[in-house]
Amino acid sequence: MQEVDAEVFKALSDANRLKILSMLSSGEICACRILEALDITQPTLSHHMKILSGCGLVTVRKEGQWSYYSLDRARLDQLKEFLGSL
Amino acid sequence: MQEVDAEVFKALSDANRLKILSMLSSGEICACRILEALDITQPTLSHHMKILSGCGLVTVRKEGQWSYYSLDRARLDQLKEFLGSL
DNA sequence: AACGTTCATCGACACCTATCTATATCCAAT
DNA sequence: ATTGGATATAGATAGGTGTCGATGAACGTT
Repeated sequence: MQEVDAEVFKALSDANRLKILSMLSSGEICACRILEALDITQPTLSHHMKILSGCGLVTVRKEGQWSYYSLDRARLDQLKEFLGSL
Repeated sequence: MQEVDAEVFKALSDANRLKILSMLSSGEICACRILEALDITQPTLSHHMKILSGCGLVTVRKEGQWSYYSLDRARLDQLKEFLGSL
């Protein structure tokens, strides 16, 4: 229960990942666009996206050689609900 | 900006600290009560409380030899606002 | 088939974290 | 003053995390 929420909060506990989520809040974005904006290397971005999608905060859509990421609003609502319960 | 939020989310990214916050949601509690409920040692609890108060999520009220902790709702609202902006 | 681009994985490294035991500090009561 | 209980601090340790460079895999174009 709290372990699950803790995992999602851990995903949110990095400034770069928060920036990524902030970008995704405007809608679906290609990974390459995120990479341009973030001053990290491509493997590091890949690592962050794995964490974000691993806890269900974002979803991936593969199209050819590109990966398009988008927010999972339902997962976000779960978090808001948890905070609201405090 | 995102660095500040990241720090608070990091504070939330531990199951024991989430349990503590959950207990505090019912109102002010003495540290010794939290200790009874958590299956960790007293120094570890002290460590967690330092993190939670360090990022402004909880406040302390010292009374004699006891420490009473309570939630800072304003800080929580800040977080909800951030999640809402996504 | 060969090349270039996008993304993922591997291995390494410095740093951080949760936890413990041991000890110190502070306060109240004897 | 001394004892006892509550909390904080110090030091140690095992495991986790963000980052990188190097490399691999998949895809489209020439």
